[in-house]
Amino acid sequence: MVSIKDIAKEAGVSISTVSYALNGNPKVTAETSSRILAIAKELNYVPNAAARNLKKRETKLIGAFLTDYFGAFYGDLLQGMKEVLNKNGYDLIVCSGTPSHRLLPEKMIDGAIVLDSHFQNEELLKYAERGHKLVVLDRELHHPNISQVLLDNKAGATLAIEYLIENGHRKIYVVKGPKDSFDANQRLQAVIQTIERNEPIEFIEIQGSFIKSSGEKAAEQIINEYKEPVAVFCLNDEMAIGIYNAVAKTDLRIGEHIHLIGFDNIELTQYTQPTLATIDYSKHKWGAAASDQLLKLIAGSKVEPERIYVKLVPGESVQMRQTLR
Amino acid sequence: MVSIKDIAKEAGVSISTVSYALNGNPKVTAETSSRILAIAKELNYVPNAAARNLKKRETKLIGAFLTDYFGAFYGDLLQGMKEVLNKNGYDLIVCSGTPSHRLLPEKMIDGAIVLDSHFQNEELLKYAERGHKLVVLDRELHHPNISQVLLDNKAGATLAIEYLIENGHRKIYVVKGPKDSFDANQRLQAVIQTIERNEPIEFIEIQGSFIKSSGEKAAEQIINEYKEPVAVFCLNDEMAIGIYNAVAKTDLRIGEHIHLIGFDNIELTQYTQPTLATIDYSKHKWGAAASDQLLKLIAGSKVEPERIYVKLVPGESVQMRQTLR
DNA sequence: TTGTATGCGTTATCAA
DNA sequence: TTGATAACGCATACAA
Repeated sequence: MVSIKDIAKEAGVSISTVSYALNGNPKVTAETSSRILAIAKELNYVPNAAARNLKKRETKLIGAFLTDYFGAFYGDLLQGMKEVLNKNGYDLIVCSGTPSHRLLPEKMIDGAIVLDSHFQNEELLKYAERGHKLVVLDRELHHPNISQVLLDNKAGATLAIEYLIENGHRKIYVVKGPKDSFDANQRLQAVIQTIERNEPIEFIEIQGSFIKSSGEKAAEQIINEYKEPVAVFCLNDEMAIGIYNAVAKTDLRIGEHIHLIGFDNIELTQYTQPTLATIDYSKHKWGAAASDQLLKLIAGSKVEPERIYVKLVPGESVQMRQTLR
Repeated sequence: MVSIKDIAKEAGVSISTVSYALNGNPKVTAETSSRILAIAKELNYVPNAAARNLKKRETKLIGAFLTDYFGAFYGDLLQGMKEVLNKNGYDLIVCSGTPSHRLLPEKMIDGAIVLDSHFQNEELLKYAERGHKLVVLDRELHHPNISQVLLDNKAGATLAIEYLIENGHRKIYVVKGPKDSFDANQRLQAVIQTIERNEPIEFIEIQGSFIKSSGEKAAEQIINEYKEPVAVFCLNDEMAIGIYNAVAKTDLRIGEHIHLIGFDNIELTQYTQPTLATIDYSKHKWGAAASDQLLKLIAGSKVEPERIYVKLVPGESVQMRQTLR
């Protein structure tokens, strides 16, 4: 592998002169510099990252830690992160799974954006305590080295429930998310509050886990108990898709017997029949904001936790309740 | 940041002893070793990757280079890669975009798996020439440091066309992929061969680009020219989804007037009405095979290029042609 | 303007 | 069994 030493030898100068020339330091003559640059190009010189990282104590790499690689969900989010990072001379690398956590303490990355429920709070706090910079998207964590960009879950859930109520629904199921999910808990809290403000409403909770199959399971219960048109709020779209699948096998119909709303506005919802009502937010902005916060944290500037706003996307899956039938 | 030097001082031994203990070298007493290990744990010691990488000339990191982060397509593929890599002590990092290419020549990763049409052949060959190990999934490239795991595109395209023909179709549109796409070209070649073997067939090519909107555009032409039931082979599923969208706005119906088959079996196809016929293959196996090849390449073993087999998934989108109507 | 020398944190060779 | 020391490739303070 060709190093600055080789270039120095070839150019008949010292390695420091080469280093200066390569880094555009004005101390070296334009003449010498261009000669060195020419030789570097000719020899296909590429600086060794390990050596540079060791010396400069930074890698210009940011890690995004995800629960898994599935879900079209991540496309916009990661794209948003990447654009902001690239614009600032950083590169994004996407990781998943516990083994990859090592990249942070080993200083292979300058900071991390976390959206991974498998990543424990204690572990994150430990890293923050050692000086690593973090932005979390799926929890609230208070530490000078941690910032967060959170969805406005409560606003979203409130919008969803109010939409159902406005459409005349008075019997509402909520299909919940994993018990340890911050987003799920926030959404549920807002649901309960909104329900209470609008009594009397018949309200039934069903445990779910944010995956499609748990939506199918919830649907079974709803179908079994079916007597009259009901409304269902799935705390994410994926479970709502599960409801579609299960209901399609019965005589009941979404938007007629079962009125359904989800959360996330994933791409898939555009293809369901009838279209799914859901809560939307800009995943691209979310990613961009996360990168922004992290960069500020690394630069040592003061950062204020940010919030990503949401809006209701009406859909054919929710219709006005026919009170007389 | 705590280094082996700090541990050495604390333990009253030399740094080399610490290094040996940390790396489980049996030259050091079990007693000293456990004392050192205890101190290391107490000080929260984590080895610095940059230093280790510099010395060992390897990072135990593999990069996957993708065109973008979109498409549920990648979930299984990356999962397959990761499983094999983790099992062998490597970590996977996922990258996208030109700036991230630097990771390879700068030796921040030990090898790369490429599925990115924006990555030029010349660039890849240049890296291979400098000794970097590569596995490509979207092209054929001959170099001792490059291996490939390719889809059996020709078999898939042949299956698709034969399926249409078996169902009585004699007028067939093909919506093509980007001109520089290896997969698209392979598929098209097989299409033409199969058509020729089954003359007479009316065969019309429409340029596409593997994205949904190009499918919509192709649909416009097909709809405009519509006189009698026709068959359409979209060289990937995403464009087929575009066809669904466009046709939904007309009086024509998929599976009746327009018989449609795609390629890739992406998750979305399970949700279309009627279900889309397509060509399936294991993305998980594809990723696993890619990792496998790369690891072998790094280990210096001989590798044989591999092929991922495909199969037909029948769907309601293709029905027997009603000859009399 | 260029060169010399040092150190970043490891690993590994050679002595002790 | 342990320690002193060189080396990995680069950046930079200081000397010339």
